[in-house]
Formats: sequence, C-alpha cells, structure tokens
Amino acid sequence: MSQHRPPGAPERPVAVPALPDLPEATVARLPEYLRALHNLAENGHETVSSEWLATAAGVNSAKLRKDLSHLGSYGTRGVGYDVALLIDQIEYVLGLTQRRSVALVGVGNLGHALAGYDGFATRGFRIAALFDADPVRVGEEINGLVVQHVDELSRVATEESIAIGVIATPAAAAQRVADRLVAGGVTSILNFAPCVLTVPDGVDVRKVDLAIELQILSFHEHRKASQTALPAAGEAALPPLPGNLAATNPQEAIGT
Amino acid sequence: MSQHRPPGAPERPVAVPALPDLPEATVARLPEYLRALHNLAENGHETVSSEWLATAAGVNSAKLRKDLSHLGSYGTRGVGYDVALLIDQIEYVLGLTQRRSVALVGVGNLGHALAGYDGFATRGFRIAALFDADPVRVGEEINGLVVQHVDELSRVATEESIAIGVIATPAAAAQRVADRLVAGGVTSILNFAPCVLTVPDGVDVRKVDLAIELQILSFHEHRKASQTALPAAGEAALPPLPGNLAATNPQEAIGT
DNA sequence: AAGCGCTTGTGAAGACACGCACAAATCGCG
DNA sequence: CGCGATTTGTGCGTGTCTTCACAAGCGCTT
Ligand SMILES: NC(=O)c1ccc[n+]([C@@H]2O[C@H](COP(=O)([O-])OP(=O)(O)OC[C@H]3O[C@@H](n4cnc5c(N)ncnc54)[C@H](O)[C@@H]3O)[C@@H](O)[C@H]2O)c1
Ligand SMILES: NC(=O)c1ccc[n+]([C@@H]2O[C@H](COP(=O)([O-])OP(=O)(O)OC[C@H]3O[C@@H](n4cnc5c(N)ncnc54)[C@H](O)[C@@H]3O)[C@@H](O)[C@H]2O)c1
Repeated sequence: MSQHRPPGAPERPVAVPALPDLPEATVARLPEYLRALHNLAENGHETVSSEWLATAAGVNSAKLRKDLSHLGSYGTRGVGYDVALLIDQIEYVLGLTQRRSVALVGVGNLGHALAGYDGFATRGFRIAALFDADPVRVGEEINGLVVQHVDELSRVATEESIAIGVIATPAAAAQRVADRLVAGGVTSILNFAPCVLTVPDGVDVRKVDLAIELQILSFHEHRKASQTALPAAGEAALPPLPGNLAATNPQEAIGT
Repeated sequence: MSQHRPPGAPERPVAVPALPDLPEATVARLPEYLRALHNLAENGHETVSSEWLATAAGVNSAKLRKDLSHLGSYGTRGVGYDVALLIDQIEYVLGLTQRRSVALVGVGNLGHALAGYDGFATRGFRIAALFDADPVRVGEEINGLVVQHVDELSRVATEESIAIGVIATPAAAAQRVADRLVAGGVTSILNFAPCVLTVPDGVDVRKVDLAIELQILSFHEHRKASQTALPAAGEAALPPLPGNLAATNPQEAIGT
C-alpha cells in the first residue's frame, strides 16, 4: 500500500513530525476510517468524498471532516480526499508504520481463537509470544508459536521489546498477569477478562467484555418493550423488513 | 441473591414501573457496577459505600452516585447502598429479570469460543441456537446445541422469539446475516465482524473489533514514544514496577 | 478568464458528560 | 436527647463532543 504520490500533496514524504494531540473520540474513530479506506483502495478508488467515507464508516460527515482536519490532513476542495495519502496519514498517526509485537496470555478457549486470528497480522500487529500457566498447554504449538510458561512472561517481554499485552485468562488471574506484563515493560494492555485492572500511570488498559455489551443491548430491548407496551397500547411494533439498502449506497463499494 | 428486604427500603417489592431514560454513558457503566456488586455479595458484604463500589468498578465516586441516582435508587445516607437491593434494581433496569435468548451465527474459530463461554449463562443470557453456512459444520453438536443451517435462521428466530443476535462470520457475510436476523425479528445485534452494518430504525447494533482496540492502543504507544523522545531527551521512562496495590484497596474485597 | 458546481474546513451553538464541593440525611454514641 | 461522624444526592462550573451551516477553495466548462 501507499505506493504513489498524490498530485497535490506536499513535498515531504509522509507527514507531520510532531503528533497533534487528538481528541480521544477522534482516535477511536480513525481505525474505522482506515478500514473503510483500505476497502476503497482495494476496489480501485483513488479519491473519496467525506460524505462517501462517512457513510462507509457509519458516521456523520461533518464529524469525519473535523476528525481528519485534526490531523492536519489536506483534502482537496471540490474533489475529496486522496485515498492512498489518507491511509498513510492515518497509519502514521496511529503508529502503524512499525509492526507492533503483541504478547497473548491465556491460551484457552478464547485465546486459541485469538492466536489463530489473521486480523492481527493484516492490521499492523504481530503475535510475538504466547503464554499460559497450565503445564499441559505449555509447549503446545499454535500457528507456528510455542506456548511458553507465564513465569517467562516478564523476561521474554523485556527481551523482545513487547509493548502490547492481551489478557485472555480467567478474571482471577488477570491482575497478576497484568503485573507481570507491566514488569516486562508492557505499556498497553487489552483485557478480555471481566475485571478491573490496576496499573501504574503511563500504562493504558482497554477492556472488551462480551457480557457488558449484551447487557447494554438488553437494556435497550427492555426499553423498547416497555415503550411499545405503554403509550397507547394500540400501535404494534413496526414490522421488521430487510432489504433496506439503496442501490446508490456507498456501502456497495465496500464488501465487493 | 436478593433475599432480604433492606431496612429503610420502600414498601414495593422491587422497582419503578416505568423506565427512566438513562444517559447512554450511564447505561454503559451499570453492567460494571453489577459485576462488582455480585462480587461483593459473594464475599458476604451487605452494604457498600459509593467510594468503595466506585473503586471496585474503576470510576469516580461522584459519577457512580449520579449514575445510581438516575435510576431512582435509594442508598442510605451515612451508611451506603444495600448490595442486594442495588443488584435487583440494576438487573431490573437492564432487563435482566428475564433470561434473554441469543442466536449465535458463525461457528468458526471465534464462534466456537463464544458458544463454549459460560459468561453468557452466568450473566443473564442463554444461547438458544447456533447457525452456520458451512454444510460440514451444520449438525455438529456444541455444548448441547446442534448447529443449524443459516437458511433456518429467520424461521427459528421468529419461532423462538429470539431478540438478540451475535454475528461471528467473516465480514463479507455479516450484512446478509444481519438482514436475516432482522427478518427473524431480532432487534439487537452484537457484531464481531469488522464491518459496518446497515439496519432499520429500531434495531440496535453494537460492535466489537479487536483490531480497532489494538490500533487505539498503538496510537497511545506512538504518542508515549514521541513524548519521551522529544522534550529534553534526558529523562528516561519511569521504571515499571508491579505490586502497586495498597493493602486497603477495595479491590481486595473482590477477587477473593 | 470568468462562472459554476462541488467539497472541504471551521466557527458557533447546543448537547452531553464529568467531577467538585456541599447541604441534607442518617446512624451511633455519650 | 443531642451531637458528631459519615455518606448520599445534586447544583453548578468546566470541558468535551456533536452537529449545523456556510465561507473559502478547487477544478471544469464555456
Ligand atoms: N470464551 C469466550 O468466548 C470469552 C468471551 C469473552 C470473554 N472471555 C473471557 O476471557 C477469559 C478466558 O476465557 P476462556 O473461555 O478462554 O477460558 P479458558 O478457561 O478456556 O482459558 C483460560 C486459560 O488461561 C490459562 N490461565 C489460567 N491462569 C493463568 C495465569 N495465571 N497465567 C496464564 N494463563 C493462565 C488457563 O490455563 C487457560 O488455558 C475469561 O476471563 C473469560 O471470562 C471469554
Ligand atoms: N478469531 C478471532 O479471534 C476473532 C477476533 C476478533 C474478530 N473476529 C472476527 O470474527 C469473525 C469470525 O472469525 P473466525 O476467526 O471465527 O472466522 P472463521 O472463518 O473461523 O469462522 C467463520 C464461520 O462463519 C461461517 N460462515 C461463513 N459465511 C456464513 C454465512 N453467510 N452464514 C453463516 N455462517 C457463515 C463459516 O462457515 C465459519 O464457520 C470474523 O469476521 C473475524 O474478523 C475473529
């Protein structure tokens, strides 16, 4: 990716030297834009308007333009954004120009799925090491990597300069694993265990909790149900019909 | 749980009849409080202060109190909140008093892990049906459920009144699966495929994207690196040391 | 060279979320 | 019975996020 230089682009090869400090909400959306842009690039699009890209990413177009303006990215008025240039810019800002190494701890049900997931490799990351506490699992080879004992975690993380750790152990073990990751120099943690982690300043933790997502959905189910039940008790819920995609929808440019 | 009536509680057995419409940010935190409360209940706590619970859930205590005040929940000044009562209240508001049925579509790598996950059952949900398009997988039994063909999806979802669907198929298939879910009367979707779904009004979609989470972490890594590199080039990054838990930390009441 | 249509970038306003700080309420104790 | 210790519930200032709406800029056509 990012082979050709766009017509109206500035001289400098890639981007701003110092990182602007983006609003957190913007940072959370950039990866979504990036994915949509890669899809567009694969489909041969060279430029894209904010309207189009916004629809593809599922956001408001004004929001998208403001997000992009934050990283100083130049679109061209009357034309749109250069797809390849924008990919470069976003990848640079997100720090994806270097492939980052990830340690995965806990190779159980979920850990196995993660270890075999190709979405790591295709989106800028490399699983560099696997760890587990279960002696039965240690030594097992998954996807070309041998599972190591969690006691080795801090040493290996330090030696291989691993900066990101993924925790897929039971909740009871998660805090101790996090401590070991931190001791090994890891400064970013993605936690799948349903518990709160305590880490020193300077270490970022993000959490993915399936049950929480479902419970949020459950709340909205509950509210929808009580709303259609109460107001006049006469109106039925609107009949659910598929086929809601317009032919000219930007989405069609995406999943082939 | 929730056996005894708390001292100062109102006469009515459980909760407000009409749902207050909570701020979305509050809704997203309630499940976290709920999890912490269940931990406290298991450890024999009968009441809990906002300070304690807030720490256990990893939030500011004022925020927690405001969240709880939104759902009209009564704590007792000078004492705190009754754990069992609060669990009931939150479970009621989240609609967890009835166990909700979930359809899981796509029984591949990730789908298998999800199908075997006990966090569904323990937190208010029941996997009611599994679906896949691969003829080899159809008929396979997982955890007591037989995988059905995705062509049956709409029919089964309607018949079994399934309101929540989980998509764990490749991105290319996700939109079509979503359409079928909606046709089957599903009004809440949890999407693990890295793509944007288009659904009619009234249908809620939440998305979990591993790569996005990692890319957000990558951004912060990048920023940390450029910050410690630039300012005076003299200060080393603070040495990472574990063991940062104070003995009196509320967390200790949790993971046993 | 001028005009026209299209699209970006952004000012401003409104909506939302956060967290401090304190009054009000409750309990326990003397 | 009254008082002090404690903790809730919330008013309010502050900051962040979202969205609208439009001027400014660009390229194409005439
Ligand atoms: N399975 C899912 O679909 C799913 C979904 C969402 C969240 N989760 C969460 O992810 C975590 C893992 O789930 P799972 O289903 O894979 O569980 P699992 O029991 O199958 O796997 C856990 C693995 O962690 C290992 N482990 C235990 N203690 C360890 C330690 N101290 N150090 C290193 N490894 C250790 C175990 O040996 C095991 O291999 C749990 O916290 C679960 O709640 C799972
Ligand atoms: N594996 C992971 O750890 C992981 C992590 C995050 C996200 N994801 C995402 O989750 C999804 C599934 O990942 P995976 O690793 O399990 O992939 P997978 O290929 O192992 O499984 C996909 C399953 O979906 C089935 N399928 C395909 N088309 C279908 C259709 N139209 N209807 C029903 N079923 C269909 C396939 O037969 C297969 O069993 C992907 O979108 C992936 O990007 C996976």
